[in-house]
Amino acid sequence: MSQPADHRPTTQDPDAQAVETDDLPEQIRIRREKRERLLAEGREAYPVAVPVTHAVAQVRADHAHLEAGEETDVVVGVAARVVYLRNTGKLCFVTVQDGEGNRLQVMLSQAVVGEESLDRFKADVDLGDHLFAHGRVISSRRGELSIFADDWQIAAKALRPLPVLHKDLSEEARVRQRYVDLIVRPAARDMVRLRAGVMRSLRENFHRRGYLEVETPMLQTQPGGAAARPFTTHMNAFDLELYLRIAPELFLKRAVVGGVERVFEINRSFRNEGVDSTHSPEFATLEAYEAYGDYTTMAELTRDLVQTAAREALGSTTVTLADGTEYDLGGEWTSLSLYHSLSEALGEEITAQTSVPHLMALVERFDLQIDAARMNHGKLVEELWEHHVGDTLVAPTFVRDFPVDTSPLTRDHRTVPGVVEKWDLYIRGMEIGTAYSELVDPVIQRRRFEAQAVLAAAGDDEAMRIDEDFLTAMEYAMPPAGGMGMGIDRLLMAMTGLGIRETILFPLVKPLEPGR
RNA sequence: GGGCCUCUAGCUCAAUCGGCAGAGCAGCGGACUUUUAAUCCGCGGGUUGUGGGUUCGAUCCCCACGGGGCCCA
Repeated sequence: MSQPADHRPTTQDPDAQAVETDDLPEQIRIRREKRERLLAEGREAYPVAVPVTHAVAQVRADHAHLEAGEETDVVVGVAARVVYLRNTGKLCFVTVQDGEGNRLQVMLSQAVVGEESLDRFKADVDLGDHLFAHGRVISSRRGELSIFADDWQIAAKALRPLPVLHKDLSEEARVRQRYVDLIVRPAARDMVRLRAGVMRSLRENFHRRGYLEVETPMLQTQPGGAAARPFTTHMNAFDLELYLRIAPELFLKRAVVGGVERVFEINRSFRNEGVDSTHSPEFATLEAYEAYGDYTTMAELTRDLVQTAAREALGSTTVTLADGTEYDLGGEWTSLSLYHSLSEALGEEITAQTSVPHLMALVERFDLQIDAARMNHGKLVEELWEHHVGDTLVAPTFVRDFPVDTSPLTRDHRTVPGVVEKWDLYIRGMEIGTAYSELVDPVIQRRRFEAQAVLAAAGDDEAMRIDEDFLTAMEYAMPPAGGMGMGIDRLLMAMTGLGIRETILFPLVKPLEPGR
């Protein structure tokens, strides 16, 4: 890939000899030769501009009423990608498609463009090329809306053949070559637009509520705000080890301390952990903090954000999955207590006071595994809960009131001892989001961090670390606040039933070894 | 981390018991002025993921490695 920029529109392409053609597949070799021929004949394979007058969708919208065989005197210039070619001799039919998947037919008749032009068309234009066509808008005898071309030009020559349009790409090819996936698979195009629609809806909703959007550091000297393993990197200028953030929480709270009382951020975080159909190493999250709110305030906010996004981006709060199953994101959402629902599922009372040995026995009875370094009351309870209750929650459900020792940034429950004011939102058995009545007492916060440090010393590599600057900020007094975090990719999964890699335009994929 | 499945032409997939590696679309050449994945005739296109092993002979059996998927924890 070392060809210099090509700005020689005529005669021989001097790079022609430099291009290695021996090992190339036949179809790529032939297309490269077509490009060379175009240039040699004084035409352009990649013109800087073509005189487009109308979008495909606009032509369709303006002429939806045409009857079969009806012709107009409306002359348009349109450019789009060739997806089908049909050649009946002295008349060619071309189906072109724009980026949204809108299609339009172009007809090229020898009687109009002449024999030489039509021969050139047949020789030069391939599936996948971008084609510019100029001519009148008509309807074919079979009623297909068409441009009856009086002139045409290649707008960009494709050097690689398009995959078959009637079969989906393999799952691997989809993520490795999303650009191709987007050309051939409507569901891939839909996801890009759905994701953009959800992002826009969320931002507009926050703006209506008087929230400010901020961007907090992704490169951090100390990762915090979640229990997760970070990516590490190195900064040359300061010769400093840095971490990619695992959550924006501790910086957003600093912003609240400084008076940004309604604040949100939608951006990426990174976790150096396993990859599967619900976990990606980089993922988009939404976090929001509201001074003088609490976890109930955030529940109302979250429900409205999700339901409004579904209405605006999906068109409905009812989700229909590929297998036909349906569920509703609309209406009120159920709410249940973590300890009560676990007690019900196990048939015995579990509370924040249930002993670790007793919980251990239960975990072992159900053959669940927990790292020895991470065994405490909260982790055992959460493990049991996820196994017995979490997987079963299809409709949106707030799971309230978590153990204190797994929630070091959350305020104690105002009435229940040993429990904090935190909920997790579950949809389709998957954790979508979480919210707290935020812990704002800097003295308690320091003790919580110190308890985490003990876990870290015992080998828990997900334990939080003491963040002195954050504690200093808290000592200037953070107002009581509700805070919420939501996984955007997870939300899209819940809205479509697809895996996380389908919701991310360009998910990380392992590189292929050379030779494949 | 463990188990199972998978990798074959540009794309999507076949190949019986270990015996000359095929199809559709795409490509190339030809015919055709209303097609809709056009049709018809003809022709090319492969280091079967990589590296070993067994065998007279390996897409097929065995081992290792790599990519992808599913399940379990």
